[in-house]
Amino acid sequence: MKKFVLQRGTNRKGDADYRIAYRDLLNEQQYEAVMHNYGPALVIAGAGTGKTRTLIYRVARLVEDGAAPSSILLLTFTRRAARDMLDRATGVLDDRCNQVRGGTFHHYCNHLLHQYADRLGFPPNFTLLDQADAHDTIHHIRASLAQQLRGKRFPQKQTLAAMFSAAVNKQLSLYEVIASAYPQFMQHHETIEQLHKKYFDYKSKNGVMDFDDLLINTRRLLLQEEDIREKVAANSRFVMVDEYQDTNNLQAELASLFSSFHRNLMVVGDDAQSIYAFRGANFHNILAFPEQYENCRVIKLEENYRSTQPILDLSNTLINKAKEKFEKKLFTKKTEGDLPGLVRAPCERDQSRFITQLLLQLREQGTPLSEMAVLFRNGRDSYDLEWQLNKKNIPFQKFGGQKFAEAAHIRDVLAHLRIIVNPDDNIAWNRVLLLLDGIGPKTASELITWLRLNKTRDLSSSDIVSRSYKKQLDSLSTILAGIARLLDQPGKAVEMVTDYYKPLCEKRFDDHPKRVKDLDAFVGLANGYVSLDQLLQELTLDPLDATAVETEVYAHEENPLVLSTIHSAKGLEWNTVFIIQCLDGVIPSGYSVDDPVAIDEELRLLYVACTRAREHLFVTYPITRESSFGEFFSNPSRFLDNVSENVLEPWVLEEDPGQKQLGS
DNA sequence: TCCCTCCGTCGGGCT
DNA sequence: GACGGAGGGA
Repeated sequence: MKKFVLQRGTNRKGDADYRIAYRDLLNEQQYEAVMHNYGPALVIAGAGTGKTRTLIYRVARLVEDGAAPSSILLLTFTRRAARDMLDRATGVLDDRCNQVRGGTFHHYCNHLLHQYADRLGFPPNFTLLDQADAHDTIHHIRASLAQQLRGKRFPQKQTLAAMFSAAVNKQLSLYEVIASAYPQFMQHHETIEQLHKKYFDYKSKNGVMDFDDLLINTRRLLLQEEDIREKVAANSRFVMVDEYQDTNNLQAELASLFSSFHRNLMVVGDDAQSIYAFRGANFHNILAFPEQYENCRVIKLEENYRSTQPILDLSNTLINKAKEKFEKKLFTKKTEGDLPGLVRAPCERDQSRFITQLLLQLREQGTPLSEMAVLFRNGRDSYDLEWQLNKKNIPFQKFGGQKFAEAAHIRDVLAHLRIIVNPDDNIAWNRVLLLLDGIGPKTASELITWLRLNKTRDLSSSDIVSRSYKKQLDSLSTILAGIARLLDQPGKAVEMVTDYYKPLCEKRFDDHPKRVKDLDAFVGLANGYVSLDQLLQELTLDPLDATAVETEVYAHEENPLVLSTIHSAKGLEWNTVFIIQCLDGVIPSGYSVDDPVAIDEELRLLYVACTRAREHLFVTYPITRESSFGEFFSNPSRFLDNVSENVLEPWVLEEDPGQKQLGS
């Protein structure tokens, strides 16, 4: 095979020749990883061991050694992570680092597919279905089988979508997925497979792809079109994959294809932090990496620079409870520190009150709000706290849970934009038409058929004109024609749609004042994109967190507190961390209690949460919960059983006359 | 044909 | 709390 060398020769520079003093800034293992040049490498990096730092400095070092920034591909778990890393690399070196290509697998695949879609028989303007779009599409197809299904218990659209996705991401046949994870639907497996086929056909016929298609279609493209594979892979001299423990087999295969020309693939991750098995990740993959890649160099980072020893003691204690053992024991030089606290509250309301009080107290003592985070298992676990924070006027930003583009009113607006970019998007048409008075599923479907036959998007000339809704169709057509002229001015296009949509929104929702505010925020946000097409793609691949939008628009003078699902908190850290709703049935989730493998994943999730904290960590739970039946007693997470008081110190909440106060 | 309401069932984490 | 199916009135 042809050998490639760095422009300045095979021997890298001496330490003194670099602008950055790598030797002084990094420990020995980090330095080894940063200086690694060719061939496969695996960096096992425990929580807080400077993994991100290592990646940033490796990017900078490669650039310093003359590698073209655009020949470096950095695959991360979120867009945010890629941006942060490249910004920091720019900070330590210079602007060249900003030209490094970075993003998620989905992002990079989307980019490639838009270039070569024709080779797979897709239009270059194919649109992306986010999860909810995929659900709508499946629902639509499911309805066409309604006759056959009458009176039978058949999986819902989300369940069907989950099955299809599992088949792709775990690389199993649909039959295997149903048999192993959904045995209750085995009687329907033929119908489900039939539906899956229809879904597949719908997507190729209408020029749309869902998230999973981005991955499989890219693999298909690269395997089947040799010239493209060679071109794409030759473009990526250095490929790095962050959070490798959470990539699934399909993504691992893609990483291998992307690096198939130069074979310089470095993957970084921590098997103890694998929390995406539900998306097909398997932490054994990271451990098997050296077997798959001959002459793989393995580097281990074990010194933790983030947390105090007491926080690591708790984290180590927890991860040791895993059925499957991890050969990891984090250590730190920060031996001093408070014990993590275990706070038992009489009810959820009191839990929220406690957190609010303690936050305010810590802020008073000098910890900024943005250096504190509240973490939880499910998006809804923070509702009570959010309510309390609003009452006390404490600014916060929530990650995870509902996204901006998932709200019904935003989806309505997006549907109008989607039909402009891709007029074949029937699901978007359907949504747009159903908003009109007097139009239901039946009429909408007739109108869409008519549009298809006449190859137009102008409904004003439709022959179904005598009906009472003719006037509405005319104004819809006017709006659509207007947007079509604003392809490069997404702000204006969105404004045009929202002006048209506001009256519909007011009729449709009781809580329209809040929603109209969102619509205005959307206009401002859309201004930041160069085209409608780009706006739609970015919003799908990198959905904005609902409260992030508010914060951006009404920028507070104070940086907000962070509320986050544990999944979304991955890779981040704060001075003070609260883990709330630490209850059995929440973490571990009630769905996983029968499966030891799933329980282990829940345990790793708690481990990830604990290791986010630098100095203060509080684990809290209420002893009663409310449900639709009334109040009932709840138990703390089983993971907290038998954890010594020398590791996790119990706190008692005491009621003072008048106000609740913290006891000790 | 559409639109509203009632009721039983199910429910998650993310790109 | 959201969805899906069923039943009624407009």
